[in-house]
Order: sequence, then structure tokens, then C-alpha cells
Amino acid sequence: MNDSTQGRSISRRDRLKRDRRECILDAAEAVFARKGFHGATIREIAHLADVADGTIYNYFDNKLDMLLGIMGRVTEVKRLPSELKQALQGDVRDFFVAAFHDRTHRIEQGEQRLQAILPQVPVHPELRNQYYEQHVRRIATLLERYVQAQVESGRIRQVDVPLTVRMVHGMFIGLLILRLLGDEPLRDRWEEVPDLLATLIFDGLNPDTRG
Amino acid sequence: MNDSTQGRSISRRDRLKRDRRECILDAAEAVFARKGFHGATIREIAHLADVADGTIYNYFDNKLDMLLGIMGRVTEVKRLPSELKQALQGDVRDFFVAAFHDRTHRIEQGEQRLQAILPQVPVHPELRNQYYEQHVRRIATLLERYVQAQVESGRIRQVDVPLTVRMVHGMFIGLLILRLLGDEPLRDRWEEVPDLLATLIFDGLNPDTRG
Amino acid sequence: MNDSTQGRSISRRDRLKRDRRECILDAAEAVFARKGFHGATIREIAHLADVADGTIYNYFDNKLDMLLGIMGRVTEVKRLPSELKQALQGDVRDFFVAAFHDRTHRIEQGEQRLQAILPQVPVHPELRNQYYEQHVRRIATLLERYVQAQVESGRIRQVDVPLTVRMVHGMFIGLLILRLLGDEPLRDRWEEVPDLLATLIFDGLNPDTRG
Amino acid sequence: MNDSTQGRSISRRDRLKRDRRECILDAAEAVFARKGFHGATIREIAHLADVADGTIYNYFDNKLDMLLGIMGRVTEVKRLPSELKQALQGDVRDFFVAAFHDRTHRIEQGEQRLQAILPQVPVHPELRNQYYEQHVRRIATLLERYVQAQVESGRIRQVDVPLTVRMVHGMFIGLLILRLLGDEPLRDRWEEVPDLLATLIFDGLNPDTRG
DNA sequence: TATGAATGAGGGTTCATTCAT
DNA sequence: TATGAATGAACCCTCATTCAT
Repeated sequence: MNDSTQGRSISRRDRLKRDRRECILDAAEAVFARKGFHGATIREIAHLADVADGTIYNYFDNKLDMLLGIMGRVTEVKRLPSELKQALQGDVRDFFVAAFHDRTHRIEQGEQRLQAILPQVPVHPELRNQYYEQHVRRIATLLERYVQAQVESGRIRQVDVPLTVRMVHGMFIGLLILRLLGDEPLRDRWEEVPDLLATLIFDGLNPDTRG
Repeated sequence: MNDSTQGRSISRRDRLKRDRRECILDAAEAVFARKGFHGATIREIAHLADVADGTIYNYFDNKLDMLLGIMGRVTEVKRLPSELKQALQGDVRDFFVAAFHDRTHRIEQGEQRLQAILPQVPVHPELRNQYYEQHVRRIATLLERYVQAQVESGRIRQVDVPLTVRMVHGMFIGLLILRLLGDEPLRDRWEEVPDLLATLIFDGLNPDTRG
Repeated sequence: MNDSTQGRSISRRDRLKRDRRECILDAAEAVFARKGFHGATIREIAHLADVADGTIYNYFDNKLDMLLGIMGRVTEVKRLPSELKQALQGDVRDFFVAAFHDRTHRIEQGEQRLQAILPQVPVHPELRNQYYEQHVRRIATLLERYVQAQVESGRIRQVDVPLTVRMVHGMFIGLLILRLLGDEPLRDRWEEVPDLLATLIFDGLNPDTRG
Repeated sequence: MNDSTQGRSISRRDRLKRDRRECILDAAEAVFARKGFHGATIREIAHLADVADGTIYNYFDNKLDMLLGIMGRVTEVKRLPSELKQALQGDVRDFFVAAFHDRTHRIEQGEQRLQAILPQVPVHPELRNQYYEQHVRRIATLLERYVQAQVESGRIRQVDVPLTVRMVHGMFIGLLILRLLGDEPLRDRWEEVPDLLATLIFDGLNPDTRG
């Protein structure tokens, strides 16, 4: 009961503070996604978070700081490693399908989060760096390690690992963007994408001359 | 004769007007790319274009209209069809490499143009629609037609044409974005990308079991 | 008891807010009167009201809204009814003189208020409607009722009540305007006007053939 | 033919110039009336007058100068004197009715002209002075002379001539304003006004105790 | 003289941020 | 700590006026 709570050493006060902060970030995410960074007003975010304008400044230095806060949540990539470990043993193609399904699911949850951040990434160098370092590079590094292992075990043929990883990663990003742009085939048949993507990536477009 | 004259002749006044407009768009592109749409001020654009603030409004209704103007230049995709026709006869892989080289070249010229527009695309629905209709869909349609022909002629195996085209297109977009984010392997080895990309797309990642 | 407290009590906050609003309206009145609506700048009004520019927008939606606010104060016609009741018993001519004295007094207090509003009345339809409905029509209705009663009691001869009321009302408005235009006889001898006006209205210009 | 034209010493050039000027003033009147002085733009006036923006400045120093130009036309009061002379002999009441009919007619033609000018009169002192001197005072002077004559001839009883004239004049102005404000009884029954007005002014409101 | 593109000062309004309560 | 009124810098845009053609 209380013991366990205190045992985890988060006082109710901290808990409230944390919740308030999260609540504000939730609101900011929603408004940033809908209106863009500049289109969003502190007033609207505060209203949605059910706090006063000034309260926000008890939790964030300024508007940009809220964006960094949102980014911090985006980059909480926790599940990939365990999956990787698990799928490392299994079929490489199954891993890709599983990973894409997972990413798709995560993205669908966090679509507005990305819509909030991505447009600002090119504008704020610090945001760009943070996004690149904490998100893109981490995923790239993970994937590189994985692909390298697969190459070494012969399940993937000899390829240039860094660039190949970027192509695959890039393909996923690009598909996401086309979908955000409202492309109908992608919106309508999104669940078919991972399989087709795996087939494309593993089998290529060449006519099957094997056998 | 008169035909050619009327067909191409532009009065000096129109020429000046056109130049002025282009000049303003150049400036807008640069400032939008550097500061983002909202970060850019009319004053700075006007200063860079070497005109007065008010002059801009002789050529554009408002700030957003300039963005649409920039978009209009992005979507002047003229060369792809002739290339397609030419490469339609040749090797399909060569076509992809050539097309990517061309696109890369075009992108490098217009990198700031894209940096100016892309971040705003998700925010302004009209911009998104225009971008999608005039740019994305046009390219998608062209590629679909090409791929369909290649499939029918047996140079590409049976694939789901619309989704495949989107994957390839998406991959190119994604690579561009990763590059904009400053990814070093991509920046450093960008010229290697088309070849590797073609290999990935045509041969896949599977170990070569042929022969 | 609680009743009286609730009925009149205004928290300090509300009081301050009310005062601030009134203060801004005072300043707006003064500047509008001096410079006209367009000639007045928010900055000057804010300066005169000793607030920041932006503060004004906590109390009014926009510049025009301030004009409506001023109008709201003009149309606080509270005293006429009680006077009417009182004078209803007395001599009809005395009533007119008293009423004109009162109006003159009120006008002199609010001269700048009228100078602020009247010029804009023809330009802004909503202002015109509000002015007509809340001010002109109310007075006209009150006067109609009064004149009708006087006619019925035989103290005024049979006349077309609505048009007669408008002539009298119009005469007062017209005199006010001539005075605003700087007409010297009216400025110099304004206090004589009500009596002469009453005589004109009641006795007419015809030579006295009576008796 | 040409002789007479040249004889009146207005060359075709001057004639054209005069027409152009009048044309611009017509347009200005219309736009000022519709939009108010500040709401009107040079561009709209120029467009309506079918000239270029800059052309206007060949005929007027600036925007305010156009207002003065309009005023100049308002104050071309030419017909009153002849009427006066004619009606001087006739019945004084008939003269008033005729004069009001005439004024009404003139006003209805020039309603927009007044709507253009009146709102600006309180704002621009020079405009106010010019309007007062050239328009109000002239009419007042004419009327004073006429009323004085009527008093002396016994057709009007002894009154304070200057103030009485202003009351009558003011009444007419006031009625016009009430009508501009949209007062329905006045709009609907405007043609009845002159007669009733004459009756009011000459007979007064007192019950007829004569005879 | 007519044109209309260029000018640029100026104004209404917004909104991130502060701070007294 | 929460509040939200006050702040005022900054910006988009308008439009009267000028002047080269």
C-alpha cells in the first residue's frame, strides 16, 4: 500500500507534479499536431490541459522547451531491443514483418506526436540534433547491429550495412509521410504494406530466375 | 513568323514582372528554408529580394501565397516523361539508377526549396493537397505506368504495382529526409546511394541462391 | 442581509476590471473625439489610459468594439422616464423647456462622446442600427407616448404624433449639429434656445391673431 | 460652333480636363458615401472613375483635397435666390413648403454627397470651417434676410430672427439625419413631411384657440 | 498628360512571457 | 504553487503617394 508507494520514493507531490507535466505535454502534443508549432498558442494548450497559462512556465522554460519535452517521450524506444533479441533467433523476414507491424502500431498511436515534431525538426538545429541522435541514430545503430549479424550468419547476403539500413529505415519514413499526405492506396491498404515491403526488400523486383 | 514571335515573345514589362516575381520567390525560398515559414518575416524576404515590403504584395496575396508560389516551381516536373520514354527501351535497372541520379541532382539544386515547403505541408491542408496532387500523385502515376509496362514485358516480376511504386517512391523521400536530418553516412556517400538502392530493390536482401 | 450584499457587492477584482474598462473607454472617447475613429491609434488610447497596447484587447475585441462600448454608455438614458412622469402632470411647455435643458446639460457633459460616435454612425451599419434602436427609437417612443397623452388631454392640438415627434427630435439633433459646427449665434446664446424653441413649437411663426 | 466655344474661352483641352476632374469627383463621392472617407481607397476611386491611380494626383493634391472638391460642389447653391425672389411675393407658408420640397429633392440627389462629407466635418477643422462658411452660413444668411423681411411685412410675428432661422434649418438637418439613420416613419412618409413641418412651424402645437 | 508599379511608414492585432496576488 | 491580467515587442498587411516610362 503506502509502503510500496513510498518505497518507490515518489512522493505524492512529485507524482502530482509529474502528472501535471505529462498532462501539459499531452495537450501540447495535440495542439502542436493540429495547428503546428507556431499555430499553437500557449493559451490553447493551457486550456486543454486545464491549467492557467502561467502554470505551464512552472514546468517548461518556454514554448520550445515543450517541444523538447515531447521529443523526450518520442524517443523512449524501449521495446525494440527485447524484440530484436527474440527475433534474432528467428527468421529474418519474420523479424522485419514483426518490426514493421510494431512500428506501424506505435506510429499510429503517436501519429500526432510526429506531426507535432517533424515539421519543426528542420528549423531548430538543436531539435534536429536531438531528434537525430536520440531517435534516428539509435534505430540505425540497432538495425546495423542486427543486419550485420544476419549478414555474418548468412541469412542476408553481403551488403553495405550502413547504407542498406538507411534505405530500409528511409523507406519506412517515406511510407509514413506519403500516408500523412493522404495517399489513398496507402491509407486503404496499410495493413498489407509490411508483407509486401518484406517481399520487396528480400526478394527484389527481379523476375524469379531461381530454380 | 508571327507564330513563333507570339508563342515566345514576352514584352519587356512582362519580363521584368516575371523576373521580379522569381526574384521574390528566390528570396522567400532562402528565408523559409533558413527560418521556417513563421520564422521568416516579410521584411527579411523583401530585403533579400531587394524590394520594398509592399512590393511583395503586388505579386502575392499574402505570405502563404508565396509558399504556394514556391510549390509551383517545385512541381514543374518536365523531364521525367522524356527520360521515361528513352529509358523505357533500355535496361530497367539502368532506368532506376538514371532516374535517381536525376532526382538527386534536381533535389540538390532545390534542397532549400524542399526545406522551405516540406515542414509546412502537414500544417496547411491546401498546401498538402496541392503538393500531393501536383507532385506526389503525378510521380506515382508515371511510375505506375512504367512499372506496369515492365511487369508486362517480364522485366519485373509480378508485383502489386500501386503499393510497390509507393514503396520505392517512399524510400526516396525517406532517404532525402534522413539526409536533411544530417545523417553522415548518407551525406558522405550520397553518390553511392542510387546504385546500392537499385541493387536492393532489384536483387533484394536474400542471399543469392541462383545458379 | 445576503440579498443586499449579493445585489450590489462587487469583488475588488471585478471592481478593478470595471474601472480599467471604464478608464479605457474614457481614453477612447477623448481620442476618437479629437482625431476621429480612424485617426485615433490604439497606441494613443492605450497611452492615455495608462495601459499597454495589448491590455486593451483584454477588454475589447477590436477597435470597433470600443466604439460600441462608448455607445453603450451614451445610451444609458435613465432619467427621462422619471422626469416624464413628473412633468406629465405639469404644463406641457414647461416640460419641453425642462427636457431640453436636461438634454443640453447631458449633451454638454457628453459632447466629446457624441463627437466620437456620430461621425461613425453613417459608416458602420451595426453602429447605426444600435444607435438608432437604443437611442433614437427609445426617445422617439417615449416622446410619442407623451405627446399622445397631451393630445388626448387637449393640451396639444390634433397632430400626426409620430411625425411631429420626429420633427421635434430632429430639430434638437439639428441644433446640436449646427452647434458642433461652430455656429456662433448658437454657441453664444445656447441658454436662450430652449425657451425660444418652446415658443416656436407651441406658438408657431404665425402672427398672433388671437384676442 | 467653334466660335462660341472659343468665345466662352474653354478650350477642348480645358473641357476634357474639367470633365476628367468631375468624373473623379463623381467616383469619389460614391465611394466616400459607401465606405466613408478612410474606408475609401484611391484605387477604388480611380477604378470607378476609369483612370489610373496616379492620374488622380494630377487633379488633386491628396485625398483630403478631393473631399474639399466634393464640398465645392455641395455648396453650389444657385437656385435658392431666384426662388426666394419669386416666393418673396407669395405666401410665406407656400414658400417654406416649396423650399423644403426643393431641398428634399436636392438632398435626395445628393444624399451620398452628404454621407461622404458630413462624417468628416467634425474631424477636419478646415473642412468644418469651409462647410460652415460656404454652406450653413450662406443658407442661414439667406434665410435670415427672408425671415426678417417677412417679419417686417407682418407675415411672421416678431421673433428672434437668427435663432429662429437656426431652429428651422436645424430641424431640416435633423430630419435628414433621422432619415439617414433609417427611421421608418420618416422613410415611409417623407413626402408628407414638408406640409406637416410647415404646419408645425407656422401654427405651433397649441390648441387652436383662435376664433 | 496618363500610367501603375514601387514605395515604406504606420497601424491593428497577436501572443509568449512575466509577476503580483 | 497556481493564477490570469498585464505587458510590449514584433509582424503582416494596407494604402496614400511618388515617379520613371
